[in-house]
Amino acid sequence: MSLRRIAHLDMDAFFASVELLRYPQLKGLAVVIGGGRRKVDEIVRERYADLPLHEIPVAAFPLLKDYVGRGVITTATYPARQFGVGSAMGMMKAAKLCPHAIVLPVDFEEVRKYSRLFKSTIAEIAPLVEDRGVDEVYIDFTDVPGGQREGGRVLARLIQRAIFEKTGLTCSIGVAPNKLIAKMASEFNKPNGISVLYDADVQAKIWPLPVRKINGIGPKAEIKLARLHLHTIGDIAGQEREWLIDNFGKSYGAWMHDAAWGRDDRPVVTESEPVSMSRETTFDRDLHAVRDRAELGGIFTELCVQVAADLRRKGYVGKTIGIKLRYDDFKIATRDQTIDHFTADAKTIRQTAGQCLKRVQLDQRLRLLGVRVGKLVRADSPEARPAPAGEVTAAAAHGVAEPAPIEGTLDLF
DNA sequence: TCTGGGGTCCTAGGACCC
DNA sequence: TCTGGGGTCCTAGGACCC
Repeated sequence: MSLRRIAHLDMDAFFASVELLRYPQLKGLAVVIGGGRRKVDEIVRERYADLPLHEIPVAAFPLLKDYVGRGVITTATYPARQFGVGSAMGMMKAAKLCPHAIVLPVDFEEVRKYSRLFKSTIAEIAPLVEDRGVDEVYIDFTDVPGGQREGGRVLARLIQRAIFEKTGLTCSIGVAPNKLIAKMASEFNKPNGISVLYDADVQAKIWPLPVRKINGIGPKAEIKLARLHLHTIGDIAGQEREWLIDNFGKSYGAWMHDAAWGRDDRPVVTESEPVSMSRETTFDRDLHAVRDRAELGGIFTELCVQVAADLRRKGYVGKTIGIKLRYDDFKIATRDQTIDHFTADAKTIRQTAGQCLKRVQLDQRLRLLGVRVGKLVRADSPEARPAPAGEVTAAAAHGVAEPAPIEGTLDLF
């Protein structure tokens, strides 16, 4: 009988490591990836057009202290992390902590290229791979030949080596009885490490960890747990299930109890269909609906065109169209409307999203605007056929009044 | 000079159907 | 006249993840 063995594989400082392949002269230095859309390094590359990329002098690269604009860090190299700089940190805050770090923009094309490459390398060795974003996957080792040897360590080592040979990139792997523990285990030996855990290790290796290490406990839950004097995973495990349910709700409370005890039977899912696609953008400066009407209108249309192009390229149509606003105080408003047929048409999206815009307050400065299309189906599926003429709208079919514009809004578009 | 962009899932109320 | 329960869809917001 085979033991369930699930691996979580996490590429080490992925976005930064991909850049270091191009600029190996930056190895060992504090480098952060992130920030604005300006291709900072293109300027550098132009200036040294006569040199191969790996010979561009280190001193030529832009520094974090000279960075202007909005944005967050996507990835920091390990030397940069020593200064306290990390993912999702604002660029300005990072510049204070580590002013002399080199800053490079994200090159999504390059990142996606290496993402495909490392994932296909894994799939050749172990076919059951679940995508968890560009730089992470779960792998079911259970029935892979050799997947049980040393609890999965042998196979993990094989995969690590194959990825390094194909890409020059390192990763960290945790192998455990389930996804939940594997995810935590992959952090134990970073970078380029392997960690193998069994059910019996939960008490010694998992319980001492802070609650936040559980994938699914975020900042809000952490605060609430702290107020209840629960700080470690073991603290949660020590509570009665019913008590957790009373405090966190039937579903979340029960899940939390299971998670703290290392129980998780979610399968590794190799295929999934997208639920929604969206495009959003944070402006260089906060915009006002009246004063910046033209600029806002242009951005809005562009977002609709981009979402429509994404849908077509990937072969999907959707019927719920929505907008997202972030105000200058970071408050978020969303509105959406379900139409009577599936679409990937930019004009339809733009028109429906425009209706949504009429239903939000626009007297406050905006920081971000987004457009989303949900309720997706494949463009070639039977449901995707256009609705016959004269078909009632979904809203009308359900007797819901078409949402009316509210007082005090501007008919912007 | 805080705080990007692309997602998923859950909750909760109202409307409506059977 | 009074009174149901289960189920689905729509919408808005929020937590969380990479």
